[in-house]
Amino acid sequence: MNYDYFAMNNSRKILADHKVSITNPRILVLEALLELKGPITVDDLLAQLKDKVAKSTLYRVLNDLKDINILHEFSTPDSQTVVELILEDHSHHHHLFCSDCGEIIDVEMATEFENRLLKEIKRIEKKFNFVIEDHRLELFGKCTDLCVNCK
Amino acid sequence: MNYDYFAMNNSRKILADHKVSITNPRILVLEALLELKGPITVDDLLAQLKDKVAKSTLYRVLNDLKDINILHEFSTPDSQTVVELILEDHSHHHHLFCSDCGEIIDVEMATEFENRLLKEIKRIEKKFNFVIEDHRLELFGKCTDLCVNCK
DNA sequence: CAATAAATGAGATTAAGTCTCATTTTTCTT
DNA sequence: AAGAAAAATGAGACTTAATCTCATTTATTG
Repeated sequence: MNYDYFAMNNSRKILADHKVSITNPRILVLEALLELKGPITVDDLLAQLKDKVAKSTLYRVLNDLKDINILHEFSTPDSQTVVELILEDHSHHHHLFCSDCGEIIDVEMATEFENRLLKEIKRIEKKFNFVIEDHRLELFGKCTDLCVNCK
Repeated sequence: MNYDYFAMNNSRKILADHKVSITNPRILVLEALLELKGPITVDDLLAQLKDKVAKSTLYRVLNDLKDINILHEFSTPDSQTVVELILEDHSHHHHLFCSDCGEIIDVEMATEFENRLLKEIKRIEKKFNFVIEDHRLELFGKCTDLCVNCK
């Protein structure tokens, strides 16, 4: 259970490793997400898999993937649901949203910054008597005319 | 336009200052949010204002408040919509979510941390050719048995 | 390969949020 | 302060993302 899934592109293996049954819809959804290598709105995914996977099945498969902890779900500033695979070789990252083109970009912050954040989180944990298990940082803005990410 | 709105609790003044007409539903919604001094789910707000403001009106008023930039909207990890007033005397903060009790707590990060974050954001802006206008940090965890925030 | 268990598809259902439109309230003008 | 014009409201119809139902199909297991 420590392969470069994105590279080997083996959705069957992923399913087997997580001990869930290997079905066609699951393979199709995984393959789509693996090829993307990044976030996609559920709507776009739905459109892409139209005629291949039923709507109800797509939502079910996405929930299955969440259950085995290989799928992250979050929302765009305008409340569109977005999903993204999180596999072993996929490192901790955050998201950058373009309010012009709607693009969602994976962003890795400097290690030093993440360390500083963890330190700050420890302070918050003490202050509020919390155990903080996860954090999420979202950046909102616009890509400029020259932006390579924009189509 | 620089009053301690939370203290003076004057919803009429807020509306006037933002040049929108002063109506009963708007006053009721503002008063509820002012008294809260923090985030609330739209569902809870709806329940609280039941029999006072129509559902359609509540959503419209919330949109109005967003339009004049005194209301923030975001989602809980389980996709509930949350709103929170942001007035002049309300400083930059982030949110801490308890997955046990559902509480949402306003959290101010250390100034030094925010500065480090801004520096990191500048780096990201250059790297992705973006203009980043806003950021949001969310912390997820559980309050412990002793947590004062939990009922 | 048969028996059992699990997953799927199609469409019904739910619920958050928006829209419509007749009525009411607010604002504007004088 | 009153009447005209503009804006907002309430009630419920409507939309849409997501879930649920259940008969059928597909996987798994021995």
